[in-house]
Amino acid sequence: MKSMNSSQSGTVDKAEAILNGAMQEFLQRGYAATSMDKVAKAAGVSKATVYSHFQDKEGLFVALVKRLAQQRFTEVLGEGNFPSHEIEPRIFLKQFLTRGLEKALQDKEYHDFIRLIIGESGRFPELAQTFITYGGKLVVGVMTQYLKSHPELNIKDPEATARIVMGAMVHY
Amino acid sequence: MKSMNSSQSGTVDKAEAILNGAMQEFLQRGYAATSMDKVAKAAGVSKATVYSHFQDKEGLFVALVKRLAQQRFTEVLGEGNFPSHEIEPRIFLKQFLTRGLEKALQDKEYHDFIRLIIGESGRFPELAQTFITYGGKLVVGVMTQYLKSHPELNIKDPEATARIVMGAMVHY
DNA sequence: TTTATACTAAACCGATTAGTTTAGTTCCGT
DNA sequence: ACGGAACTAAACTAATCGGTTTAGTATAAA
Repeated sequence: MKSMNSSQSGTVDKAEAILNGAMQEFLQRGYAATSMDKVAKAAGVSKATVYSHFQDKEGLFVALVKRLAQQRFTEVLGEGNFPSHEIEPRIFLKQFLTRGLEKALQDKEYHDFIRLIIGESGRFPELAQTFITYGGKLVVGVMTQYLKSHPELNIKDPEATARIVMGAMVHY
Repeated sequence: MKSMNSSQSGTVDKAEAILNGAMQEFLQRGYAATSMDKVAKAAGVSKATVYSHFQDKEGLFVALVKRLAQQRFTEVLGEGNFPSHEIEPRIFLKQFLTRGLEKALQDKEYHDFIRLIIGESGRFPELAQTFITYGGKLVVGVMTQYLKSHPELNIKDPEATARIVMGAMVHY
């Protein structure tokens, strides 16, 4: 009845459910204030099952953040998800920035995710590190490529320009 | 022997000591992961004394963050702490940005403070709010004023320019 | 000397925590 | 029909939590 899964009943679904429940709780309360009992309840799963899928609280947290980061980036930067290089600069910029700002301003889950990553970056430095280098490089890269492919804009240092634009957005 | 205090032995010093101990612990571990026993120990004070000076954990935390924010801002923006309006733009900008970046990059305690504020901004929104509006307005204001007082730079929207420069710095 | 204030160490409270264990159930392929 | 894997609810452990209380000490003004 649950359909389309390789293994038995729902071993993959359970792991998914746990991650979803953990997401809800961690994003709302932060790492230290989230209890494993609440995660289990939010996932609709017994606590023992949580510990059969993830070694401990830290392991669950790391797995969750990595999955979230990946989701976010493929969501924002999936193919065709940003404007084509062929369109006019004025329109490209407007679309690029509008989409980014919409994400940043309206998506509460994204807010909570950023807050979580920054807040726990002291205790989980490698998570923040990969998030920044991975995500930052991608966005700056897309914009740098666009600026380079439009020499008529007469921009001397495309990467620096891309970083300045991105910085203004992030700060806003 | 402890000198120059209005009241008896050390009632003010104790409150100071508690705030300092709390600063150490909260900045290192975050709000939820910091225990009041550790705060007391770090302050070299009994737990009962902590609770005689601050109503509860939340009250201590709010008092601490407010004190820290005030310290930081007067430290950075105290009179004569930023370059004069009279000096040449190239030098003004360089000094202004260099000082800001030095703070942001080298001062670990400042790092931890920002991290704490962002991380707990979900549970203590008014703290983050005052921090942003208060601090952001000040810095943008200083720079906007400078740009306005130098019409030879031919900057059409000084505040927007100030925000862009500041954004690039913060993001960096 | 008395009295009030600030403090201390330590015990205590009820609640909650991460993580384990136990005993039993459901469902699968064989 | 059988064995095994995934799962469940619930009890359990040892530790920690925020906060209070208790009993007692040091100080300084009266």
